[in-house]
Parts: sequence; C-alpha cells; structure tokens
Amino acid sequence: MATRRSALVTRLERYLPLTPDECDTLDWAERRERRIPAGERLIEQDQTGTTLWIIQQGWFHASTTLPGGARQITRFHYAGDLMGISSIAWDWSANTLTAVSDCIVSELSKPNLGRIFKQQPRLAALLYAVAAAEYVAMGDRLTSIGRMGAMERLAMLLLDIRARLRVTAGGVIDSFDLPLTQQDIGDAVGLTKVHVSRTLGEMERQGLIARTGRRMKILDEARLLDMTGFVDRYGVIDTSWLPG
Amino acid sequence: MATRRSALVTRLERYLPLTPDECDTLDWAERRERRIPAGERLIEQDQTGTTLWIIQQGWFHASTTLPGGARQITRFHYAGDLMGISSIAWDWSANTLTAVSDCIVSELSKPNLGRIFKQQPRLAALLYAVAAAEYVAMGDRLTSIGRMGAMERLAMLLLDIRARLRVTAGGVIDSFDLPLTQQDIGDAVGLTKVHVSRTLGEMERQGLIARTGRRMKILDEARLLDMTGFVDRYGVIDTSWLPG
DNA sequence: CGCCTGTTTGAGAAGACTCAAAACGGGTGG
DNA sequence: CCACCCGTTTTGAGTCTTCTCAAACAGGCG
Repeated sequence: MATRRSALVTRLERYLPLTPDECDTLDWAERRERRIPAGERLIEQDQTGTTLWIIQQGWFHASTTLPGGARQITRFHYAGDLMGISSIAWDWSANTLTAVSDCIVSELSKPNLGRIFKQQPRLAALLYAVAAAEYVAMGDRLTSIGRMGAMERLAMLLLDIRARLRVTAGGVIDSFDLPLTQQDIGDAVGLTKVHVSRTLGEMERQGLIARTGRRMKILDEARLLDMTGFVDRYGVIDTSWLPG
Repeated sequence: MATRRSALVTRLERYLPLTPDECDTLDWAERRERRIPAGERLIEQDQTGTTLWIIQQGWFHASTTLPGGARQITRFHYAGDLMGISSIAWDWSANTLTAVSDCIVSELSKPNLGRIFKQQPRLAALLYAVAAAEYVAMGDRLTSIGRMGAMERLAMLLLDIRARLRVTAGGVIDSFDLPLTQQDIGDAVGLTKVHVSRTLGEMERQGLIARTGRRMKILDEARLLDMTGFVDRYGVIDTSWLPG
C-alpha cells in the first residue's frame, strides 16, 4: 500500500518545493509510526531519550515543571513539526511532551538526522531556517509574557496558534478547536486558570473573541493585532540563500 | 600578519575539535570585521538586513520594543555567538541588537551560511545542535519569567549569564562584570527597574550575592540553584550523532 | 564642582493570585 | 432516558506581589 506522505514534507513544501531525492531521504529517515491518545505523554522531562519525533497528525505541547509544582508550557507542536529538540543537544529531554489531541508521530533518530545533513544539505539548511523562525516565535512569546498584561498575552497566544494552524491547514482559518483547559492556557502564558477564565470572559464581553465549548473564534482581529503587535512567523520563510 | 582565530571556531571547538578544512571554511566565510562601541546598535528591529554576525569580542543583547514603549530583552549574545538569527528566515531583523560592552563583530552572509551547509555538513550539524541548545535555554528563560517570582528570575538570569560566560572564558568563574543597568536587567526578566533594585538589595542582604559597582559575585550558589532549578545548557553538547 | 545618569527608598495603586464555593457539561451506568 | 459524577469553568472576596509616581542619593566625567 502507498505510505502516507510525511507531514514534515508537506510542511516544508509550503516554503520550498522539495526534490524527489529530498523527499525520499526524509521518508527513509522516518520510522515506527505511533499513535498517541490525547492526554498521553510521549516523553517525560529529564528522561533519557535520543530520538526526535515528527508529528504526522494532532497537537502536542512541551512543558517544564518546577520543583514547587508550577508548570510552564514552552511551546506547542503541530503536524509537520520536528519535536524533541533538546535531544539534539543532549541525551535527555528538557521537556515533557504531552499530546493535546489524538496524535500520530513517527521517529527520526539522531544518526538519521546526521545523514540528512550529509546527504541533503539544502534540506538541512531549510530545517535550520525553520528552527530559526521558531526561535524568533519563542522570543515573541517571551516578550508577551515578560511585558504584556493578561489580555494581551491571551490575544497573542490565540493569534500565534491560529497562525501556526494555518500552515498545517494550508489556508486561512478564523475559528479553530482549542482542546486546552484553562489551566493549560494559563501555563502557556504565565497566568492562573482563574485569571484566564476572567480575562477570556472579558474578551468575549468586549467582542474580541467568541467561544462555543472549546471552539475559539476570533472576531476582532484588527484590535487583537493592534493591542499585541503580533507578527506571523510561520507563513513565510526566506529560502533564497539555501545551497543549490 | 596572522589573522586572529574566529571566536566562533574557539567556541565550537569546546564541543568538538574541528578539522582544518572546517576552520578554513569558517574563516573564509567571515568578512568585514567591525568595532562596535558599548551602547551602539548593530541593527534595529524591523530593519532590512540579510547578514548574520559573529561576535569576536564583547556582549550584545537582542531586544524587542512594543508599541507602548515597553522593551523585552530576549537574549544575550557573547563572543563566539552567531547573531541575527531572524535574518536566516527573513530579510529583516526581528530584534534590535545593542552592544553591551565594546565589541568586535564580523559578518557572515546568508549565501556563505548556505555554503557551509553544502561544504561542511558536520559543521552545519554542529551549528544546528548549538542552536537547539540555545532554543532550550530560551525555554528556560520563558519558564523563569512565566512561573517564577522576582528573586528567582534574577537568580536565574545571573546563573545563566555566568554559565554562558564560562564557555567563552574557558573555565570556572564565580564573579563577573555585569555591564547592564537595572533597567536592562528588568527588561530581561520582565520586572521594573525599581523592583530589580529592591530585589537585588534583598538578595545581597540574604547573602546570596555580592555587588561591587557592576561586578557581580555569586556567594551562595547552592541556594540559587535550589530556588531556581537552573540547568547549564551551554557546558556540554552531544556531538555523537554528527555525520562523519 | 556640578551635572547627568543610574540607584535607592518610600507610599499608594493596580493587577494578578489564593482560597472557596457554586454552576456547568460531558460521559457513564442504572 | 435520566441521574449522577467528575473535571472544568465561573464568580466572589480578600491578599500579595509588583508597579507607578516621586524624591533623595550616589558616582563617574567633563
């Protein structure tokens, strides 16, 4: 039977058409597709691990739990993302990876990542560019948490999630499922769940967003953009410098 | 005359001895060494720029300024760092880069970065691993700002700066010059300068640190580590997976 | 010596947190 | 099909950390 095309390939092709060789190299490097139900953990913080994962389907979040029990969600991962970045630099995971929805992931071993660098330099450079974009996006989140009030932080989060979902969805979306508890949302933006509840309520009252269960709709995009200065870091990536 | 060895080479060799070819490729890729006096800016947020920089000497910080005027310092850059990451993914800078001390930088053009991927895959993979480590370090800062109180945030910052300076210094140091105003420190950890002043004073009173002018000394490392759970992300990087 | 920038200190205000209880909602079993 | 249960969300009241505004203080440099 025809194997499904890797979500990583699909994502990368949004930025740059890949050669058949490059696609083959990626397909060959991915192994052991696995199904992870919502809520389950792929790896635990500080746990040994020398594998990266590629999300084929679904969402994850990466979190850190502090000695006192507080938790910070440092980022979300979506279909087409390379996950488990800390395993690149060490032999253990810096984060806990939790499935937000039902997911399918496949493995990419570190040696296979090395082979990609050797055999497909252009692909490697593209992965580097994507990583650079995500680095900048994390800087944006840092700025949001460090210097914005509760409502702006939440606005930023919603805009960020939507922008990234658009890459996977391959088009413009204005409403999306947000399968997160308010506790999760708070852990992502550095607020308590109580304050998240109040603030989301206030945003709804002001006509900025609408909620139906856990479906989120952005109503007043202009004002959300205005209050946050949000910039989409996922839509476009410069590939002109990649080696031939 | 013998050209000085690139600080990037020195830094990378802390993780992995480079081949002469790899060193040559880097040396050849770097151009136009420039001197930047303390306080001056190398590039402004949103400004067009298609160059990366390598810091040969000194410190920089990367900051974002919000419409309201608030500023967040997203990271510090030290000798041996590749700076201007956002130019990898786009043709403009996401941050303002400001020299904290008197600095020397050299340029690395994007096409030359591309050539490194093509000609020296192992070197490219090492750069990727270093970037991954810095990504994780930024996640730590995010956690610190999102989930810790004022004193822990400052403790985290001091431990982080010291850990990174150790890489450049090539050894253990317990005190270091911190040429930052309290405004800068606050912008890095998401506090006002007033609260930074109070909290640093309190840390001194508790015997955690000592200050002489802008020289900072860590007195009670054990307690600082204990209150923050700080992990050094710069000291060791796994290179076993790099292609031969 | 005086100026300018940066630091310290004080007092009051604001935003977010804690604790607590009530309302909601989806899923399960009777 | 209904009743119950558990996790989640909402609302309320009081507290605490951090912020704001303001003024005094310190230190380096012309």
